[in-house]
Amino acid sequence: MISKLDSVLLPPKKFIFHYKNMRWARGRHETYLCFVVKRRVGPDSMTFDFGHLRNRSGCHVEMLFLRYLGVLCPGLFGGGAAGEKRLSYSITWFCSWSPCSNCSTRLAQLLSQTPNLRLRIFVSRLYFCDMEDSQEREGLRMLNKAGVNITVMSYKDYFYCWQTFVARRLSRFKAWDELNQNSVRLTRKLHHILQPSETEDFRDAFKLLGL
DNA sequence: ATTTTCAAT
Repeated sequence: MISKLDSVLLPPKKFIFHYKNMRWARGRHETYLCFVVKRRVGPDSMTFDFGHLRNRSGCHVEMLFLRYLGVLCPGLFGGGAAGEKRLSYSITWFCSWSPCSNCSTRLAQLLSQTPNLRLRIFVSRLYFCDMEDSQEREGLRMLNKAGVNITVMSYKDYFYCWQTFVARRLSRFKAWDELNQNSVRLTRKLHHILQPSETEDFRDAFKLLGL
């Protein structure tokens, strides 16, 4: 089964290299996605599967994940029989880069058509989000509006990933220099991206005031 | 001060 094949644990060095949230992440020409799938039954949810994926040439890792969605979440789209009740799932994933605009669009579309699926995304770094008017920023806003909780990874998230997805043996997660500063900086940046309307409001207010 | 980015060679 695909999900089992790919649930092999990540080598520690690979995890650190790709998830390091440094300002200039030179040479990270790959993206990793660590995921946990939970089945929701009433108020309870149970871990159903977990693992990680890496992008393949020509296929961003998010789209690769969508290919496996049906396998990872049996019954998500119903069992085939008409009127059969669809099962509910919650997916949390931790991505080394935030999604590009195309992936965000596709994900938002899927989620709007699949109300029995919840998605929570943690990202280590923001992908092409420097320009105020970048498509990637717009994509993140779309995802947010589609109900996806997007969060910049902090120490506790790296710690959790290390415990869950990494072949760590007995070694404890060791934070790199400036992990916290970078996380705080990126969190602020993400907040700014997701709340542009406030800036617009300010602009309108300034305009009204003749400033 | 400046540096990167799900590559392209």
